Amino acid sequence: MSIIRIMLVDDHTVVRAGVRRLLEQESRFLVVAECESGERAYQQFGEYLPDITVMDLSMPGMGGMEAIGRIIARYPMAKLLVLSMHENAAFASQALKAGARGYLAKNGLAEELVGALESIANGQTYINANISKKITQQFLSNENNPLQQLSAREFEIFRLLAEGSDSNLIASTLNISSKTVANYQTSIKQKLGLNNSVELVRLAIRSGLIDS
Amino acid sequence: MSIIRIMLVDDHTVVRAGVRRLLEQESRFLVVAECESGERAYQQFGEYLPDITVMDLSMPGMGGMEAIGRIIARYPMAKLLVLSMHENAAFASQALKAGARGYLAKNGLAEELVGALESIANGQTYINANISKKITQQFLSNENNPLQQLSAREFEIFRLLAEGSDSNLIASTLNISSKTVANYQTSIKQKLGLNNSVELVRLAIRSGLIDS
DNA sequence: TATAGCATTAGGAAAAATTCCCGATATAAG
DNA sequence: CTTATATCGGGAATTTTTCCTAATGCTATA
Repeated sequence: MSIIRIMLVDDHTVVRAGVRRLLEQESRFLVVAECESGERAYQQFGEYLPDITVMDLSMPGMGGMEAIGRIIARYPMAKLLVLSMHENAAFASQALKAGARGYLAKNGLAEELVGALESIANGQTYINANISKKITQQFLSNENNPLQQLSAREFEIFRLLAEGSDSNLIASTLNISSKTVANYQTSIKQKLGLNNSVELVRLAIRSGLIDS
Repeated sequence: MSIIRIMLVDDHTVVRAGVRRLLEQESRFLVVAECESGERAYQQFGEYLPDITVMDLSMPGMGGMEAIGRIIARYPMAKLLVLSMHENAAFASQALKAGARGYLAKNGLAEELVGALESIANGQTYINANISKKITQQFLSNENNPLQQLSAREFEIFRLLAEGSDSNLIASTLNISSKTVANYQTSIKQKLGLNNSVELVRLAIRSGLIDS
C-alpha cells in the first residue's frame, strides 16, 4: 500500500498541528502541505496535488465550501475530507453536494480520522454515523429544512450574509459584483420566505450554521 | 388586611388562567381584570385601577415594557409586577428602570408569586434571587453589557428591531414617525458598535432578549 | 443532437432604508 | 437657571434593496 499524501486546510494552527500529529502515528500518511485559507488551498492544491485534502469549513474570507467548489471545478477527481466544528446536516449535505468525499465533526476526530482517510483513499465516501442519520432524517423530511432549496452559491452567500458581511465584502471575497450579491440576497430571502435580514440570521442560527 | 385587586396582562390565555388559579387559592387576592396586550392594559388600568398589575413582557404589538412606561407615566404610583419567560438581567433591569416594582421569571412562579405580590402590596420591591444576583453582577461589570447604554426607548426599539419588525411596523406600534424609528435605529447601532442588523440580532440573542 | 431548464453573472431604474445633520420640546439634575 | 439627556422628527444625500431583463454555461431529457 503506497503512501497517502495529504494537505491540511484550517485557519487554526493548533488544529492543523493536532491532525498532523495524529497522522504521523500512521506511517502510510504523509502531510505534504498546510494552509490557513480557502484561497491558498486552491493555489496549493495545484502545486502539490495531494491525494487527500482535509479541509475546515468555517474559515475567514473564502470559506471552505467555496474552496471545495473551486477545487472540484478544476480537479474533479480531487478527494476532499471536510472537518467541521458543526455536527450539522445542512452543512454536511452542502459540502457533499459540492463534491467533498467525506464529512467529519471535530469531536470524534481522533477515532475516526484514520478510517475516514483510508475509505476515501480507496475511492469510497465517508460520513460520520451521526451526521449520516441526520442527513437521512432531513432527506425524508426536507420540507423541513428550507436551506436545501438553495443552490451552492446561494447557500454560500446566505452564510456570509448571516455572519454579518455586507454586500461589498462578500463581493470582493467571492470576486463577483456587489450587484450580483444584492440580487442573490433578494432571491435567497424570497426562496426562504424571509422578510428581512433579521429573519435570515435567526434561520441561520436555528439551522446551526452560525452560533449567535 | 384588605383585599388586593389584581389585573393580569399576558397574551397567553393559559398563563392568565394559571395565575388566576394560583391567586384564587389565597382569599385576599382578587383578579378584577385580564387582558392580552399592552394597549388594552393601558386602557383597562384606567378603568379598574387595580392594586397590582401582573404583566408579561413579551407580547405582540406594544410590548410590556412600553405598556409599563405609559402606565407609570400617567399613574406614577401604579404597582406593576413583571412576569417574564426570561430569567434575564437585561430585561429585568430595564423593566425596573421603567418603573416596575418586581420581576419574576415564569419558572419558579408558583412558589414566589404570592410572596412577591404581598411584598409589592406592602410597598416593597420584589426581585427574584437569581435575577437579583445577575443584575448585581452586571452592575459591577456593566462595561460588559452594552445594552445598559441604551435609554428605555432605545431598548424598546432595539428589541422590536431584533424581533424582525420593520421601521413602519415599529412606528405604528409605538405611535411615532417611522423617521424617528430610523433615526433611533442608527443611533442604537452606533452606541452598540454594530455595523448592521445582522450583528444587532446576534447581540440580542446573546443577551437572551430573543431566542433564535 | 436539439432544447428546455437551472445556475451564475450583472446592469438599469425605481423604491425603500439608512445615515447625517439639524432643531424642537420636555424633563431631570446640578 | 442652566445644563444635560431623552424623545421626537424633518430634509437631503447616500446606500441598499427590489424588480426586471439578459447573457452565458451546464445538465438533463426528449
